[in-house]
Amino acid sequence: MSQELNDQEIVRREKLQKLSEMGIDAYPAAAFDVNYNSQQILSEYNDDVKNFQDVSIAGRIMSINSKGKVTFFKIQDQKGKIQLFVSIDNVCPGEDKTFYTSVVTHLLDIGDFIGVKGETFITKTGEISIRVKELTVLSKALRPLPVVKVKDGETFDAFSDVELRYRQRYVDLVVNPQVRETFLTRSKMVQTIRDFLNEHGAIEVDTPVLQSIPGGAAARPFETHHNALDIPFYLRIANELYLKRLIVGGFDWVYEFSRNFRNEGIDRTHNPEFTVLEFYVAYKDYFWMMDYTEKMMEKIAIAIHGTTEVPFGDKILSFKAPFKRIAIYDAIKEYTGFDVSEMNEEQLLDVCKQLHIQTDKSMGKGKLIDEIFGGKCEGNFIQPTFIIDYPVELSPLTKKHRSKPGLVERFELMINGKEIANAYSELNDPLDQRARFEEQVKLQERGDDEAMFIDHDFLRALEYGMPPTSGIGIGIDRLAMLMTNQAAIQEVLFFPQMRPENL
RNA sequence: GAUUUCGUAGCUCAGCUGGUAGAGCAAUACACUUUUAAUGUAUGGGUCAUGGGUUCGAAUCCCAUCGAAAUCACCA
Repeated sequence: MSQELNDQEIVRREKLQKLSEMGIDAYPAAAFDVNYNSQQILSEYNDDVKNFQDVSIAGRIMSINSKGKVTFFKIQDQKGKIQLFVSIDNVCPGEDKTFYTSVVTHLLDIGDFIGVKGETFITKTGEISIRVKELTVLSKALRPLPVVKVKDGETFDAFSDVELRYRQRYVDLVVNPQVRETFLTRSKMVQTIRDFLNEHGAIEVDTPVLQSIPGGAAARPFETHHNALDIPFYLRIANELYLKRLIVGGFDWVYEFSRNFRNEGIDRTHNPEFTVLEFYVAYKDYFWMMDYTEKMMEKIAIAIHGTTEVPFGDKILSFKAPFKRIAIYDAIKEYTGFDVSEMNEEQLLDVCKQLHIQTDKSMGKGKLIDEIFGGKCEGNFIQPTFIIDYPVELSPLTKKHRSKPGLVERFELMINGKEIANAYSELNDPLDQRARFEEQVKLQERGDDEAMFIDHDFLRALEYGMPPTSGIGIGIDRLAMLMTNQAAIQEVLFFPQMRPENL
């Protein structure tokens, strides 16, 4: 960071110096006791009763409007903004008026934190305000805050540069209330999910982020190195295999909000680290999981929007259960006209060619079907839809379908044309699992750099016996985007990953 | 990783076909004891992302680099 200060930064440092010369500590250590927040006062003040006559409140100065011997401040606390009325005689009742003429009118800036004590009243123009009797400087801001003004719902001089907003999220949160709202909604969503799971007896657990064998998903991992052990570690791409080990260990229902890391491109729907809720329930199958998932989704929508109908862009997404269910082969048939259910690799390659889907040598049968679905079908499922019964080649951790040969008991939940969740009846046959891993090794040898590694300890766990289990992974960031009507994942992550800034 | 667009004062933006920069807000000073995008008067503030090049002269044209966004590719 350049050490050169601009005029406003210099002025603020000078003000800090003046405060100090007056014996005022701009960064006092003592606690400032607050008895109400802005929202309580604004919603509960009654001018007939004259309540809130002994208010102590603190916040950040968002605007200053000096009228001479009277100055209006708007301060912002966690709940909103409230106006302060500071008059020279109220704040300096004696002969000495210097506190008002120096501190109040010259040394305070937008961005500073202050605490005040006073009484609530209504100004001539009808705004509930606090008549300040005592004002304490709590923290001096040395950088100017962007000043966003709003009149009649129209915003002026919005702090809107996305690069600045993401890099300096703290500023974004201070001046853009809608950004704060988005993150509060995300938090509420996570809380709703956690409550829902806890109510049903699920146990929240933590599993390793540093793994020597990255498993549970098809993705390129980040690699790191442990110095003392002198071995490579990978940042987890999924926590699936660990949660299943816990099912083996006798926990019947476990969940984890898992921060996953994948070494892939960054765009408006991808961040290198992202959050997936995974949970596994013993003695259940994927039908049960579909029922449970749609109930959970319905609950989230209602908790946030008060209804199952959720606005997203120019669409309305209906989270009213039950959701539509369609087999992947039927979906492909519907949107491409091809029945790929009986096709071999060669025939699938031909279909891809006809549909102008790019292929390469590393792609096996499962991958080709996935490409066709991803390229031609996925985007059509706007309303929440379960795509079910995937080909076995695509799903190395999934139990074979009870009645449909070549398929597995798996579903993906599609919303707004994107995959939001992925779930299955978990494969618990250790011999079958070993064979599936070996298939993955063959794919690796063909050049598929996302094929899974064999996790021998996981196989050992399965050999001790895992009850029939259903598990799911739900993309929390993507779900948050849907619930907050945001088109970019960066808008639902406090600190989205960016190239380092040259400071 | 590819293509396109963008980067001008603390913030939001003007700056047409090249003639060394403007506005609003913010800041500074003064006035004003109920303002509300407060107002009025005056003032200061920018190596125009960075480095090269073309030119008598570059914010403007060309090249490279750095950052961002959109569309692809990869994926959740």
